[in-house]
Amino acid sequence: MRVDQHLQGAYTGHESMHGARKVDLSVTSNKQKEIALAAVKLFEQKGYHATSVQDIADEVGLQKGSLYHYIHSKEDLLLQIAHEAITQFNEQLERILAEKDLSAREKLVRAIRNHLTVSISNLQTTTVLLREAFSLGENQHRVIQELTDKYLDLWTQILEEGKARGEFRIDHPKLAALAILGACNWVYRWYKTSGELGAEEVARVFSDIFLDGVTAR
Amino acid sequence: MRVDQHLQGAYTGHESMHGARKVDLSVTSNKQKEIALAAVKLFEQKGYHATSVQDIADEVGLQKGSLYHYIHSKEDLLLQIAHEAITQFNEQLERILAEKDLSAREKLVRAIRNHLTVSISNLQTTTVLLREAFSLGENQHRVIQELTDKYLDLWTQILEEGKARGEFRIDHPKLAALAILGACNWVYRWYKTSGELGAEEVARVFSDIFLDGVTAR
Amino acid sequence: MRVDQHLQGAYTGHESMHGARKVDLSVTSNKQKEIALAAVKLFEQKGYHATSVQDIADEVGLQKGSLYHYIHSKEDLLLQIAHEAITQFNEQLERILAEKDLSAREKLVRAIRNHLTVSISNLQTTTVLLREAFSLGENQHRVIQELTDKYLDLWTQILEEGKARGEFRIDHPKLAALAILGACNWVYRWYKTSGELGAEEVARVFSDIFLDGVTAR
Amino acid sequence: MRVDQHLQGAYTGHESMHGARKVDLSVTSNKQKEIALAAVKLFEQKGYHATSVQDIADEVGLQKGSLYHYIHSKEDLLLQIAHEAITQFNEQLERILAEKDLSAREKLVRAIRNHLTVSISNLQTTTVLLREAFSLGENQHRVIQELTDKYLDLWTQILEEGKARGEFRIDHPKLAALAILGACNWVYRWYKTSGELGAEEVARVFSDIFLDGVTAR
DNA sequence: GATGAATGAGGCTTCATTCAT
DNA sequence: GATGAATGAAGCCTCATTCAT
Repeated sequence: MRVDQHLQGAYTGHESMHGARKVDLSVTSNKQKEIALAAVKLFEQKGYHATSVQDIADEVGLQKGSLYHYIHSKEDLLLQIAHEAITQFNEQLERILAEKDLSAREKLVRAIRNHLTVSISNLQTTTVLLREAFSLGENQHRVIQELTDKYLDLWTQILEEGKARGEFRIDHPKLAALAILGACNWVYRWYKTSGELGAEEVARVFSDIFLDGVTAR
Repeated sequence: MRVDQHLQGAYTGHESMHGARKVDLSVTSNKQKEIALAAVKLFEQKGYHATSVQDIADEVGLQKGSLYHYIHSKEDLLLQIAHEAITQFNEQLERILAEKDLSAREKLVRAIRNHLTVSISNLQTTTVLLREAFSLGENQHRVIQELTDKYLDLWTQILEEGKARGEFRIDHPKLAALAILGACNWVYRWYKTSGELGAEEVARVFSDIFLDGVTAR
Repeated sequence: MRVDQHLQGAYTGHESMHGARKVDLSVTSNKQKEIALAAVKLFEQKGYHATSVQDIADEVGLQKGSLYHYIHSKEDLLLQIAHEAITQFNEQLERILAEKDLSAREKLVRAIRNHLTVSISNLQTTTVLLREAFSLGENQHRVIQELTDKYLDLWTQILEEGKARGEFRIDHPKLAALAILGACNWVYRWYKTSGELGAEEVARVFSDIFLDGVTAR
Repeated sequence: MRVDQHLQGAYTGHESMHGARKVDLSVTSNKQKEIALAAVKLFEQKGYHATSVQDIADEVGLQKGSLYHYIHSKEDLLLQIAHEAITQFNEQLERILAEKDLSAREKLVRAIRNHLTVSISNLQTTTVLLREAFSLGENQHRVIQELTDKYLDLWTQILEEGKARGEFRIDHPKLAALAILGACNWVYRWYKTSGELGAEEVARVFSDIFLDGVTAR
């Protein structure tokens, strides 16, 4: 799904912005990627609002005006970044959900591991998604919100499945999903890449807690 | 603790800014409270950056210039709000930790319940604290960060205590604290006041999950 | 009638832009008048597009940003100017039409004289109205267009009246109105204030031509 | 007459711009014509300033950069259009003036008919000439202005001739010319192609008015 | 002839803050 | 205490034009 299907008249950023006669192959030019990366870096470091278009231009070694060959607007840039990030989360989780012969428990473990792995290996992007998407205008924000809601739904499905199969003993699957997802999403707030903790380790600890709780037996 | 003890030369906002003859009694005038409330409301609704000083002035029925009789700067206003919010969390949790004759398990339950109660009954303020504090300049942000770090420490203490007493079976008390606190902090992202779920209910579900996990036995 | 009644959310420029709690007395502050005059002068000399907000600010000795205490936007400034201009034309012509005991012939003569007098004594404003209004955005332009259409209607009424009374021998009152009004509107294109020709003289010549034609008898 | 005879060093647009080996035969390539047509259409619809070079490129299916193989500058394009338009008016009127054995009255009738016919059948071009030429820079504008002045002279000659021959009873031939030409030039402001009124009809009505006036006898 | 990347100047507007009244 | 005029810096974006490929 392309971002602009949700938007009125926004450029896609996936096709050449000038002429727009080329077929959309979701080809993102190198320069576009470079710009997106620069933006991610800066948005993560300084925040969306504190990052000026000039900053981004400087980072990629272009004139401010030249940036606009590749982006539609600063806001659109943020949208692209957030969209790609949440999409990756969604796609991966869908893949896990689609697997047959997997217990709900196992799905949950994998969901946690997957989320943390993706989250931590793309920490900057995840940070931008979770911290800056709110800076989007209403319409653009809605796009991300919907995808984010869907992500929650997928988690909820796992918990409902576990409940239905008798694997999980929970009253509110959705609330449980919110607890787990909340804990996972919070990671961008404290995880430092430099740290000694790997995503795998965090995932193991989180899984243990969410599956069996903290209580000694 | 006063905010400005962490800052170099910032006005406090707690003492009369003009004349400075009054003793600092942390007296906040009605107007100041009114302004802070307006700011909380607007910061929560539109975000800190999207809220102009004019917006705040309009909300309290003052002219932009008149606001500056009561606040030092827009940023300071945000700092006050965030500071007060995190301080409340800290104070309450300290009170819980200080209670004698309470099992770690019970302390954890209370900590969760307390956090969710405060969080949900001051949803706007909590949102501003958790979502907008990042917009503070470096120095001001550090103030909040330190208090926030301290809050995490308090949670960690509970978990360490539980581990030491053999109540909790955990390898990484801090990581456990981060999981639990993350889940709790995430609440501002999805909780709707209008909803049918009370803070108590959420607290119960969360406690169950964190204490005993999701697995059926 | 106030301009903004036709517009969605445009500031009026007639009331204080800040606070907007004052009653609208169509009070235009001196500064606002000064700015409007400067804009008229510059728009007439260089054209709307070639005039920058900076130019206007320079002309009134204000900083660019300070202008925005008095105007809503550059376009709004143009709208105000054009609106006031066409309104004056309309009001005067309505007054002429309303007079009893006046032959159509006499009304036409007065309409011509009035138009030329107003036009020539406010040559800059008239020029802006007739030459630059097209630079307005669609919505704003429509406002002016409607008033302009109304002005044509008033002229047409005179000619229809003359026809009905047997004073005028014309098949297409509206076409006649367009001819006469066109000739009168064209004046801003060639009239030079410095010239020796007074508005009265031009009016006399025009009246003669339109009433009796050019043919010798 | 070539446009650039009036300009210092401007490219003509009539000769091949690259290589300049070709003789100037006022050869306008198909592409150039296509571009000019696109420009006329857009300038008429949106105005010169609101039309970007990109718009024109889009209209002809070229890249922005490629346009510059055919035009010297956006402004030059406008100049060409306006120049061609006013030249046509001039040439036709000169032809009428040159006819022997024609009364002044008949010349005037033909001048009016000719102007309206040309004007209405090239309504877009005429609109651009009369509405947008002012957007030209000083030097370029002067070129058009001179041709325009000349056009007025031609009209004036008709009226002077009529006066000299006793056909017309007018004091100010030039003023009369301005009245008549003004009315005729105004046509682009109200004429709608879709309308039921043909140029011939308008011409008849206008001629009647200017020759015999509006008064019933 | 065509492309499209790149330029760089300039445009309009917003806004937190100050200060004289 | 209150006002509102003024500031000035900064921000995002547009666009005509050039030029290497």
